[in-house]
Amino acid sequence: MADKVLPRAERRRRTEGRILDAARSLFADVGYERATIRGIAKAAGVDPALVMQYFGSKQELFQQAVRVTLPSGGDLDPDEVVEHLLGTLTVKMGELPQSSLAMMRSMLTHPEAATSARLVLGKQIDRLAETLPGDDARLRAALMTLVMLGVTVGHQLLELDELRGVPQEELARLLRPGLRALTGQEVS
Amino acid sequence: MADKVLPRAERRRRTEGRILDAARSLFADVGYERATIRGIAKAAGVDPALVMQYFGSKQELFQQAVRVTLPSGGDLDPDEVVEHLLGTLTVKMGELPQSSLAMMRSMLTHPEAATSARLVLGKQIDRLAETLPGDDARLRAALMTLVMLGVTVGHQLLELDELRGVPQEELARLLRPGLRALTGQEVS
DNA sequence: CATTTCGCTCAACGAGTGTTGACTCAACGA
DNA sequence: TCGTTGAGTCAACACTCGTTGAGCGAAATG
Repeated sequence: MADKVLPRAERRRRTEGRILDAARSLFADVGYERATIRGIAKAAGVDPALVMQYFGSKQELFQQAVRVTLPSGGDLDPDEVVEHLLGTLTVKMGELPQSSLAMMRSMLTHPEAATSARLVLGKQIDRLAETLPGDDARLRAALMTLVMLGVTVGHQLLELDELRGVPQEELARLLRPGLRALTGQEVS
Repeated sequence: MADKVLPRAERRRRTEGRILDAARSLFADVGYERATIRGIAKAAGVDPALVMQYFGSKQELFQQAVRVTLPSGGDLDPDEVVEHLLGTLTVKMGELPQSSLAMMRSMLTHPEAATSARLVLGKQIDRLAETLPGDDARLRAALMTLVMLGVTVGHQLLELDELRGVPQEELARLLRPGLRALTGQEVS
């Protein structure tokens, strides 16, 4: 088979990556509590002790697994910001950020995940609020963020039948008016 | 003290109620996995074994604790339905349905809570869809439900700073246009 | 009063968890 | 070639969890 004799550094990098991938996958599927070190190790084809040796504790493994780098998304006007938000629905559907799913899956039951979620959502809200007019911009930005959160939770985590297989454009079309209303601009 | 000598039936009813209250409170606060039988028993001032004896298993205790009776809410027109939805924000803020919070807290990580949540949300969606026009009424009803879910999660469970202490009327005012847009009626 | 019922506690079991230390053996550097 | 490093394994510890069965003592019943 393709079991080349890899140099030590490379070998370590790869197994560490396999463990992180397995961790993300399990954390995203069943949440922090139900995802066991043993399960993650088995999914990565590795001994449970190795996971501890590499990451120190389940807690730190989780932190590394959900470490998220939210894109910068420069200065936009409110309408562009809405489109940017709606665009994330596509990304989320593409399964790309499994680390985000892992964080969201655990944010209601795992304190550290909750802290992490508040931080990420807070940054998102900050970014939105910057571009919105009015003195309640932060509140409206928070509501926009929570609207997207609710739809994502229902779609990706609860997997409601009503949203199964609905194309992203249709979701965007239906949600756009509500989000625009929250931008607080005059209707043109 | 007020330790009257109560008849056996009454005594049983009360301790069973205390256990259920403690269970709801703990399930709502920390979710299914982190809420332990021992913890619930201690909060109810009772031996852990008694909890098992009364409810059979942790699973059944959870089911009884989150058994929810969603109000009927007769036939309304779309605008009234939106107001009814927005009105639930007040109820939720009043801490009334701790059983709902318990269910929501665990719905992402506990399979049975997820099933229960899908059922409750499904019924909510059905009720909404009945009053909405158009052939994608169910999809729009689902989105309305998820908007409310997102706001409630952010407000009650994640306790985002941005929503702390915001009066219900303001939330309703900001969310109303978006929900009305999802009713699919012509703008009057 | 005698007997049964039953609310309730006590002590323990067995399974699963995160975590640890000693160990194996192949890759590395001199 | 030889000693050292480090990736990876094995077996076990300490703990917590849900769950159980035996038992106590007061209320119910006759």
